[in-house]
Order: sequence, then structure tokens, then C-alpha cells
Amino acid sequence: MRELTIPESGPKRVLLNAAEQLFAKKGFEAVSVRDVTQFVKMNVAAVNYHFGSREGMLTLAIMHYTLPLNEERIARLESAERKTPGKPLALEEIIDAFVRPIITQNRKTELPEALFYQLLGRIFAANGDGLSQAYEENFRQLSDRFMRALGKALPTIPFDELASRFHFMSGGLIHLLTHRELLGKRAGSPMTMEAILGRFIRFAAAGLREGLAADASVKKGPQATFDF
Amino acid sequence: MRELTIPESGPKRVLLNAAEQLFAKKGFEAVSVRDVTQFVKMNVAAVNYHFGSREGMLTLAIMHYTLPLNEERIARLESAERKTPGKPLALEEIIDAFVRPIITQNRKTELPEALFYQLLGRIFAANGDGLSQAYEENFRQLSDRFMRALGKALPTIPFDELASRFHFMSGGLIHLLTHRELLGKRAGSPMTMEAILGRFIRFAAAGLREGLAADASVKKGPQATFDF
DNA sequence: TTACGATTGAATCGTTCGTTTGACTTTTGT
DNA sequence: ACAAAAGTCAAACGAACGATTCAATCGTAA
Repeated sequence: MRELTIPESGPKRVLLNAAEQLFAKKGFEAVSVRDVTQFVKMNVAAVNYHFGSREGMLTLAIMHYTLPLNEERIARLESAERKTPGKPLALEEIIDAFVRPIITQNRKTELPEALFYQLLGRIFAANGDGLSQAYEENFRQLSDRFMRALGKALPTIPFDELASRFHFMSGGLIHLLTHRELLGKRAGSPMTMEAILGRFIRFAAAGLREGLAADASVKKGPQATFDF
Repeated sequence: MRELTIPESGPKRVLLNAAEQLFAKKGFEAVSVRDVTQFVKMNVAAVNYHFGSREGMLTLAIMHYTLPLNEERIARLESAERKTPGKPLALEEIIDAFVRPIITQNRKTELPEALFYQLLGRIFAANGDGLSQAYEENFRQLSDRFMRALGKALPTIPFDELASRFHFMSGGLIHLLTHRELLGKRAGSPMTMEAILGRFIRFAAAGLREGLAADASVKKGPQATFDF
């Protein structure tokens, strides 16, 4: 079993940076080990020497940002839950915990902003295609955790209906990441991810909440005290 | 310029059927011309003889279902508009015109149901990646047409906000097509596309009309000042 | 300095890719 | 019947792929 520690400096990091950039730009299948090594003027053999194989490098590239991202997602969710123990969270809080880490993690990145979002989008979109088993298990736990929170926030909506809506929401998130450039097109300059996610949270919350009786929704309370 | 007529029978159709099936299963980049020809026990040269190139075959595979699909989308939208001229359509009607043709077109295909949906999802997901210029132009016109209808149905929502929401909705649709198998998982057997799209229409309609003052079903409390 | 493990480099491995060729067979039109 | 057109076939093309080899080079501890 090959170790799975993500390098923070040195030639492995140089290679990974190049790989992540190219994967984000062209997609995982469209990038060869020669593309990566030539991009940083290293030898072809470097990839196999440092990562064992192309797949090893791919796995690290996928893990590098997604593991911290999903950790922050869980941390934000549980932090919000600790604030009002026992009470269900506001829908917007849950969704915010799911999407905001995308912005905060981007700030810690060596990748250009647009490429970071594209890379995440590609990883999310490929989920279920067997790109990286370890990450897919990580994501399965994550979505289970968020589904539990959603079930508590919307107890009157059947759980499998909620699962469908969470699925639709995830698709929207993936699409805005992979095709972000289409979003600012009419306005000339691209929207900030901050603005996009603000719109997305409201869109997704409305979709998830659909069908709730008006007064039941008002009396629900959480969003009445909603504030961040 | 090579003609772009989609064959209805003969060896070209046999090859295209195989290509469509394999594209749906494995993705466009993961299928070689040898995969296609061996699948139906024809010679490797057949693809280049009949389609000029792999890309020619790919273009036809993309056009084959998407052109009739988008035609039906427009037809349904305009048929609904003709029923009550001048009046804006119900949101659900617009979305229905956008998604229902996916079901009706599936009935006309020679492809297994699940593969048809996967193929469409892959095509939609690749939109903007330059897979087929002709189709991308076709889709641009389609989304312009639907955005016009949405603008009339929701005149109080800023147009570019509406464009964002349409973008999110499209992502949800793509994701449910490409990863439909995840949707029936908890129930054991996969949901019918009919049931999925029913849920999707309600989800998307709620998301699109979010924040509408006239909408009594969802309250607007502190979110009115909610600003990301 | 010497010795040694870590790293790099150029060359090459075997495969697969899309495409082309030219001979062969089948179908079609007259 | 026969020539032209259309289609099929095995074989091969050059290019690119991931991976491997092995000698050269490096940094460092003895």
C-alpha cells in the first residue's frame, strides 16, 4: 500500500501543482504525464518515480483540496449545530456549510481562482465514476451527514424526496463550478464566486423547502432567528 | 463541408448505434473507433469510410437525439404559449416543456432507456467544451428562447438573476441524467424518469420563483435583508 | 574523500490511438 | 453481361501513451 501523504513542498509539489492546473483546464483524461512534466520542465520519469504511476498522482491531486474542503464542511455544520443544540438548523445554514468552504479553501490555494473552482467541479462531476475510491467513500460519508441535517430541518418532507432534492442541488453546484464562465457573460465580467453562491443558496433553499405550508414554514423559527 | 444527415438504416446506423451505446456507457473520450467497430464486428476502417473521421461519427451521435429533443422543447413551449396568447406561462409549464421531451424522445430511441439518459447527460455536461459547435449553437438558441419565456413568467426577478437560476436548474438536470442510478438507491429499485422529473420540476420551479413577493407559500422574513 | 541512497536524464519498451492504403468483393445501373 | 460504384478487408502508418531501464548526477553522512 502506497502512502497517501500530500506533499507541501519539493518536486512532488511542483509536479502536483502542474497536474492540478492542467487537470482543471483540460479534464483528467485529457492530460498525459508528458503534459505535466513538460509543463514544469521535468523528466517524464519523474511522475512514476514520485507517485508510482499516473493514477497515484491523480489520486493525490483529487485528495489535495477535497479532503480539507469536506472537513471544513463538516466542521461548519457541526459548529452551527452546537450553537443551538437540539434545534434543527435553518436550511440556509446547512447549505451555507456545504458550499461556503469552497470559497474559504480557495483562499489557501496556490491555484488561480478560476482553475480551483473548475478542478473541484470536475472532481464532483466524476464522483461515482470510480476515479478515486478513497474520495468517493469520503464523499459518501459527507452527504450522509448533510442528509441527516436536512432531515431534521425539514422533518415533514419524506426522506427520499429530500434525497432527490439534495441530488438536484448537488448538480447545480457542480454545474456552476464547471461552467462558471457562463454566469457573468451577460454582465460582461464574471460574477464573483461569493455572489454566485449567495444566489445559489437562496435557489437551493427554496427548492429544498418546496411544498412546505406557509405558516408552518414561518413558525419553524430557525430562519426567523437566522443571522450571519 | 461534409453533409450532416443522420442515417436511419444501413451500416452507418449500425455503427452509430454502437457508438451511442458506448459513448453513453463510458464517455466520449473513453471510446475508440476500434471499440465501436469491434462491438458490431465490423472493420476498423468502416468508421472513417462512413463518417470521414471519428469526430464526424461523434458529431452525428450528438445530433441524433439532441436535435429532435430541442425541437420538441421549443414546440411544447410555443404550443403552451399559443393556448393563452399574451399571458405569461406558469413556471411549471415552462420547465415541463424543457424536461418532458427527454421522456417522450426516449420512447423513440433504439437505445436502452438508462443509456439514453446517460448519453443526453454527457452531451449536456460537455456543452461549452467545444465537442460540437453545431450543437452548441443549437443549444444557445434554445436557452435564449426559454430565458425569454422565464422572463415573462417572472418579470419582477432581474434577468441576470433569472439566468443564474436557469443555470443552476440546468446543472440539476444534467446531474440527474448522468447519475440517475444514485436516485433510486435507498428505495432499492431506481425511480422512473417520470417520477424523477416530477420531483425535479417542483424543485426547480420553487428555486426559480424564490423571493417572489406574490408567493404566499414561502415566507420572506429576515432573508429580505440577507445579503451575501 | 569516500561511499551510498536519492534523484534525474535520455533512451526505449510494448500498446493503443486515429487514419490511410490498396487489394478484394459486392451492389448497382445500363 | 459488364463496367462503375460502393463497400469491405487485412495490413500498416506515424504519433502518442504509461511505464521501465540504467547510467549519470546529486546531497549528505561517515
